[in-house]
Amino acid sequence: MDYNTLSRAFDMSCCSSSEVISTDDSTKGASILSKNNNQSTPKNSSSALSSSSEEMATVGSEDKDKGKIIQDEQSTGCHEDHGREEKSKNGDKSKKKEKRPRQPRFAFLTKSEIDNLEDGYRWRKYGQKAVKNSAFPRSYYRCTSQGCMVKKRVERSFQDPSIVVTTYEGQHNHHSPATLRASNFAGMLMPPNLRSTCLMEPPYFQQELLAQLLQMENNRPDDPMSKLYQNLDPGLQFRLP
DNA sequence: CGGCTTTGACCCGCGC
DNA sequence: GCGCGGGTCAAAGCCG
Repeated sequence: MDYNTLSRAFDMSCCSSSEVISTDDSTKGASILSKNNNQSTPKNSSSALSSSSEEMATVGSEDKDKGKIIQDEQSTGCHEDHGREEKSKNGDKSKKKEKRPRQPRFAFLTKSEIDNLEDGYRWRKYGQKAVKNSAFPRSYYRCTSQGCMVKKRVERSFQDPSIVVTTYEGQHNHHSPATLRASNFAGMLMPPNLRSTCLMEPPYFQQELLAQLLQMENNRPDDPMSKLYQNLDPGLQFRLP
C-alpha cells in the first residue's frame, strides 16, 4: 500500500478519536494498542464529509466511532502469492522456496454499508472466500496498475456486520488517480477548517496516518502510537513526507 | 472487445 | 501424513 497516503488518513481520522489496533493475522484477533485522544471532535463532523466517499465518512466520523486503523503484525510467514509466483502451476517443486519477506499490512476498520470502499485506487477482485467463524465472505483485490502488487482484503466483521475490515498489503509504486483531484479539491476549494475532513479522501488518508505516527515517534516516544510506528517496515520511514 | 466479477478448483502452510 | 483453512488461479460470464 502507499503508506504515504496511509499516514494522512491516520492524522485525520484516528488521531481525532478512533482506535489504533494491532492485529495478529494468524488469529484474526485485534487488540487495541492505543485509544487516541478524548472524543472531542464535533459529533456531526461526518456531515461535513464528502458524500462521495463512504470511507471518509466512516473513518472520520466521531459519531460512529468506528474508524480504526490496524497494523497487522508481521507474524507468520507470508504465504500468499509468493508460492505460486515461484513455481509453475504444473508443480515445479524442485526449486527451493525462498520466503519472501512479508509485506507490511494495514487494516482499516470502517463502519460502512458497502464492502468495497473507494480509496482512490483501482482494484480488481481476484477471489472470494468464506471465512471460518464468520458469516461474511472475504474478498481479495489486487491493484490494477501495471507492476503494482498491492493487494487488499475486504471482509465484514462478524461481530459487528456494519464494520468493514479492509486490509492493505504492499506499497503502491504509482500515484493514485484520485490523488491530484483530491489534492486540488481539498487545497483549493475547501476552507482550512474543513480540510481535515475532506482530506480523508483516501490518498491523504494514508499519508496522514504515517505522518502522525512519525510525529508521535519524534515527540512522544512513550506513546503507544510510537510503538506502532516502530513496527512499520523501516523502508517506509524515509518515504514519509 | 476489454475489463471486471464470480466461483470452483487448486496449492500451500500449519496444527494435530 | 492428513485435514483444515487461507490465499490464488483461471475459466466463464457479465457489462459498458
